Amino acid sequence: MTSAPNWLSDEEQRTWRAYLHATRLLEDHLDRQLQRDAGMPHIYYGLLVQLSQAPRRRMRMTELAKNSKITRSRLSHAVTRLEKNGWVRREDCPSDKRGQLAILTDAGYEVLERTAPGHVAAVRQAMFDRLSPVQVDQLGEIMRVMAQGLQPTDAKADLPWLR
Amino acid sequence: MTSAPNWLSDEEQRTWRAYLHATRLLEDHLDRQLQRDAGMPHIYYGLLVQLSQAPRRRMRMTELAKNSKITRSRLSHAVTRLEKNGWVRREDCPSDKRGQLAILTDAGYEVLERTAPGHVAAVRQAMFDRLSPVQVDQLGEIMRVMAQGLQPTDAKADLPWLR
DNA sequence: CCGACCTAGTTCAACTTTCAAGAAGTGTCC
DNA sequence: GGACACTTCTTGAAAGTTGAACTAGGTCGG
Repeated sequence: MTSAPNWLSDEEQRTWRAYLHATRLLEDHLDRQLQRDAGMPHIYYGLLVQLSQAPRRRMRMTELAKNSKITRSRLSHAVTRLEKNGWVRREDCPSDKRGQLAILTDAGYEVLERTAPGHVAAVRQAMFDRLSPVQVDQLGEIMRVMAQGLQPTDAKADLPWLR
Repeated sequence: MTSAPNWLSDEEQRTWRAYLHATRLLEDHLDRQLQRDAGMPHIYYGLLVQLSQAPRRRMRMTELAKNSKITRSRLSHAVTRLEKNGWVRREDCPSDKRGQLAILTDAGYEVLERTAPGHVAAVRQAMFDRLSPVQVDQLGEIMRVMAQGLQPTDAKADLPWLR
């Protein structure tokens, strides 16, 4: 950061621009699709999906936040809203009195059943139908590399000499 | 959409999940980086970059919105905010009285000069430093395909029989 | 068991985004 | 030139997000 700026090459700029455009367009597209068909934004829908796949359709708030890559604050607001819709309810965690469980209700499950096919179709149409199987593999690998590099690492784990 | 749901395969699900995680983590990361170093979210920063590259550092609102893949409404609010910061100003378009030009001010240009190196470094660190040159090519091609499929097409252009 | 420190979750205020509605200008067709 | 449709941009209210502050409960060393 103290050295001369290491600008992006033209090729890199093109890629970066394409990345920004594609990701923005896709997220907007899915947000609108789900707002229209399921009455919630994409990220809220993702929370219901997570819960539907968890044992007993319930999860600790912090775990749900981590899996969904959002802050606890954001999750807290989101669950409040989903609770008002009757799709999720909260329950005290029996083993840790600080904890809360977010639980998918039957109504929430039904929303998923009803809207999942349309959502999958939208995802397919935007991504998997347009890419070759090889490209899908490449994309998966690339995204895994990037996600790994961005994982909020535990500072202590990285800096053992501070312990 | 009337046929049986065409679920994602396990491989596709893994890819989709990785995509969601990586894109979310990166956008959050850049938002925080720019909020801290430049005092604005990533998308606002992108607007300044666009303007800085336009002839005479100015652009019609609609064009800027299109290039940035955001709605005109969102842009309008954003420019209002950037105007309050003194980084952008508005001017009437001489050739079309409905039009407005968004113009990058000197102060806006200086913010870019000051913060661009750090931002590029963050982008590099998250993406280009972690991917092989081949992967960068692959990513670029994949993102171009996706963006093209999501481009909001002019309905009339697609449905000439309606004219 | 006590104090210091950590973690879980919520809340508040400030900010951003969305959607629908509206003001104002342009283009076209007759 | 006037009706009509369309484009440009803004606005206002509702919804969502952020970051910091806060409450409450857990943990660990002495």
